[in-house]
Amino acid sequence: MSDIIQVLRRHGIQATPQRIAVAEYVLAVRTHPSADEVWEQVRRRCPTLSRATVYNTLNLFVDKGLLKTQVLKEGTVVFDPRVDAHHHFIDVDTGKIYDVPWQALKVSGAKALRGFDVREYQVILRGRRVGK
Amino acid sequence: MSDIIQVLRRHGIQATPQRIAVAEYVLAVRTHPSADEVWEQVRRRCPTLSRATVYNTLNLFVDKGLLKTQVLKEGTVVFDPRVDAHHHFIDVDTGKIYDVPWQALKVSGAKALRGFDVREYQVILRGRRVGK
DNA sequence: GTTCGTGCAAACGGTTTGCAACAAT
DNA sequence: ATTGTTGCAAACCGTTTGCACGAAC
Repeated sequence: MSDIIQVLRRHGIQATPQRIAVAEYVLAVRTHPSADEVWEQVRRRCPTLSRATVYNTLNLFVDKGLLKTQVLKEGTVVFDPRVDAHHHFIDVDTGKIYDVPWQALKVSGAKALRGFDVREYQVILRGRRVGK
Repeated sequence: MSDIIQVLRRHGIQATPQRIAVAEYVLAVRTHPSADEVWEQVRRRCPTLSRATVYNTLNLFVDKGLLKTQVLKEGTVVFDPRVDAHHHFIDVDTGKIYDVPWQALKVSGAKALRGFDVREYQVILRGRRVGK
């Protein structure tokens, strides 16, 4: 609980009840929620929470490096608590997004691209979840 | 000119002046325009063209396999006349999107991912254009 | 008492939709 | 006559913003 406060402070974010509630949710979740999904969920614990505060808070967290935004869905941005490099798999039926560990894939050729100074990259895979 | 009409027909699309104008633009362009950008450009030749028709037309083209949508920018979908597999490089300064040929990169490991039936994938690279 | 955070509502930008006029077949 | 296409305006949805209230230093 006060772990969260430490994390916020460490990122230069003043802790408030709303920010703590948002952080508790968004830092632990393994889905890749949109801002509205975060609002829907956190509101259940913190019913006074406004949409604007959620958007402001999430943007603040991104600015401070606590979260990253990912452009993986049409029409909305999703937030990802994993700020280190990794890939994403998108289920074409459900739209669900899954993390794929960085070491699971190897990309070669990026350094050899002429005219492009590649700073970062990720693989986006689409298909169907199978098995469990 | 009437090449375009043939292409449309071959994809099961009834040719109209508006659709021809949109197709002429969007099939030849090497940027990755949003619907509004298509409207801006095509309108100069065809000033009666409405926004709604552009959106309807582009969506029709996607349904019929003439174009693909790509989710590469926040807040908007872009249209890509190259419907075969390739990668994308995004300039972090300008936001410009560049095609990266499929053979320029090699991704290994996708088949070995357990629990994921990968149907397609692409690499999204970010960085800076250098040289020209 | 000034700074900062919150909540509301309005504004905004990209996209879709309902509908009436209008071709085309 | 029917079917399909266009254009306009309104609706929609995710997001941002202006502003007044309130809490914290």
